[in-house]
Amino acid sequence: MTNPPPPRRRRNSLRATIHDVASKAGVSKSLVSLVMSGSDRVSGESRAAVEQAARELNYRPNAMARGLVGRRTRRLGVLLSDLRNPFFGDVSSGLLERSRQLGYELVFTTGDREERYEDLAIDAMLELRTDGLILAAPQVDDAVIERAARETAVVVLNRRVESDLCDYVTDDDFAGGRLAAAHLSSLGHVRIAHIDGGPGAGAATRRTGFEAGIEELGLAGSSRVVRGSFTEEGGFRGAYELLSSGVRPSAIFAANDLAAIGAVSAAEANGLRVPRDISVMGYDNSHLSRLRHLSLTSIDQAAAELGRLAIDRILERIENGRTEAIHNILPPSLVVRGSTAPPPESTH
Amino acid sequence: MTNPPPPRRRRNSLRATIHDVASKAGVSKSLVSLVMSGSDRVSGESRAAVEQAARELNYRPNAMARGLVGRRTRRLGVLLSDLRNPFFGDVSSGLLERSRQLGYELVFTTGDREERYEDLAIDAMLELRTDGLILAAPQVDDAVIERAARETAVVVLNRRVESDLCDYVTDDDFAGGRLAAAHLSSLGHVRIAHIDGGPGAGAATRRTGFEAGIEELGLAGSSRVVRGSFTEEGGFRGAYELLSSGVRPSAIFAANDLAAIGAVSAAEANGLRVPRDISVMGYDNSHLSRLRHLSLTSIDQAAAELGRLAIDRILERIENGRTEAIHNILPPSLVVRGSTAPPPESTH
DNA sequence: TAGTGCTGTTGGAACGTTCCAATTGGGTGT
DNA sequence: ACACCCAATTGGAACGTTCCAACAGCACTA
Repeated sequence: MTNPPPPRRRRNSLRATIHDVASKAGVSKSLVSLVMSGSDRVSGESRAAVEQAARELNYRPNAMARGLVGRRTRRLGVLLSDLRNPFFGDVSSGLLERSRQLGYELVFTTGDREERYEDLAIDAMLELRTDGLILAAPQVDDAVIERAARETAVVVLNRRVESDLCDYVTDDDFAGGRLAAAHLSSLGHVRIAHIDGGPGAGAATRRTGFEAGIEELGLAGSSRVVRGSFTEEGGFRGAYELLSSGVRPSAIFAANDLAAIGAVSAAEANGLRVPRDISVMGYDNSHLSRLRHLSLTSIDQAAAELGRLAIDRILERIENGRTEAIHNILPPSLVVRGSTAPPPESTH
Repeated sequence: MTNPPPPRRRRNSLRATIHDVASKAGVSKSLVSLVMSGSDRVSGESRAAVEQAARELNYRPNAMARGLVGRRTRRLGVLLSDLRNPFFGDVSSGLLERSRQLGYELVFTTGDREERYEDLAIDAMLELRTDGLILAAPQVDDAVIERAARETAVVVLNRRVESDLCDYVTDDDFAGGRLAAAHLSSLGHVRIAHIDGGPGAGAATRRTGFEAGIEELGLAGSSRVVRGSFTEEGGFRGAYELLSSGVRPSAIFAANDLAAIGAVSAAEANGLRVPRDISVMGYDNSHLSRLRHLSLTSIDQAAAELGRLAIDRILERIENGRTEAIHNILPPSLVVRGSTAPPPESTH
């Protein structure tokens, strides 16, 4: 005769579970669950007993267990391409504000500006089963994004994606580029240069918009575009190239604020003062451009609003089951500060 | 006679589970689990069959289920106090680098610079049952941190905490403050001012170090400290106060780089040129200070190294079960750039 | 031939929740 | 006195994994 094996106790940790609370309060675990979820069909005494027991045991619900059985986690994953770029800080504010209003929780990751790490980060979030995924200016291929969009709700921020499985929310980079050209022209500049963002997301559109604006203004002959990047280094190099060439531009539009700062440095290294001798402007209206010492004219792309919209779009997918793609393209606006002025030889 | 109720199918989603893979591959779920975890006691054929089935079904393991049953999630939570401050981008690089080496995954949150949101963010991570929690310059009370440390491994970054339940890793703010005083003095400055970081983490220590250095140098009579904050605004106001007072300092040490930029702005607004008329230095050696246009002398606190150490400390707790508190205090170093120079009346 | 050990595989319990169907018990209406 | 209802409560199944003990073959050995 074999006696039954003793009940196996594995108890993952010393942390109190819903069962512990239940037995301490003298009720069933189901009732504890009801109290925890704030149900209104629980008697006052039961509620009080459960709450006290939970407090005494330091009970903390296990999100994994909850997420396993429930259909929703009310948690969204956010991939930020770069924790160093203040622009994403502004975007995150919008994301956080809106998600708090709507009772969702956000977890952030980053691929640290490297494509393979972004790929891994996306996988990790998919395994975590967040209700949706927000990708802020991701570097990965469209195919990777589309694969993710097949598994969960996906909204891409600050980049256009050729896929009808996900939404994107971005500013109108074309209009922004055009706006920059118009601003510099309106100050009287004729020789206007653009240092582009190279392979960065949105850079091509920004450049195309600039070129279109220049064309409309009839300045195509006197303007030019050089290659740069979304970094200070890119702006510095681009400006250096421009300033050491035969005909100097009197105004430079850089791909973003960081690059604009690089361009300012290059100008000063060439003995030029901004904006007296040369005008420089950036893009993003990040807090960098607002720093008084820099006071950079810039194009504002309403970072926080982009973030808020991204949350709205993803919740439509999650809660209302929308599946057709929506593309939100916000109009950018010009913010004039101290780094742009009429050209020195202006006859204003 | 009651017939048994039909088996209830709830199936949370249309996503393939380990069971689906198992039946498709014609093996048991246990074997699939073994293959997925890379066990070496699986035959080649079984492995191939499982891998193919998984691929065809687009199988992705559910991290919640895994985390529920397993003892470890190999996931760490990180609370960043501010997504806008580039310093935390540098810290994160160190965290990411080291955690990748050691096979841990990081999830970030932020309280968006507000104490109550930080509190909520900490709760959320605790519910997520990450193996540990890294708090980067948190604003919450020591008591909140200690409460968290009672539930999981906690390491605090860039702030000292009076608790023997958690570690902290920070730079030596006292030494940093002293270093700043010494640098400015060595250039010949006598009237040296400090704009402090107000209530910010580490600000008090930094100020005390500065004061001690000034004392040792015998400059206590000619130097002073004014109140500021870790923001550009704080630096601007502090510098304004200093510059509109009777005896102007010839050198200013601001609480961090952001505040230093504010101070530079204020100086320029007063018609002073940096560093010709007045020297200004910051703290953090963030990428802001490296921008050529600013070229700010700063105190480097090895942000990435702080991050790496934080990971090491927390893994000692998690994997080796260490419980006594360890405090890592890194020596800061001076980085001289273009914003500091001998005072105008110097006889050098 | 029977025992031993090894390799590969398996079913089932457990993790901590939520959700559902079922149950209890005290009114209420007739 | 009965059926009926409603509010409060409960046990158990399910979620998708991991882990453990057990087992089926097979090759050796004695």
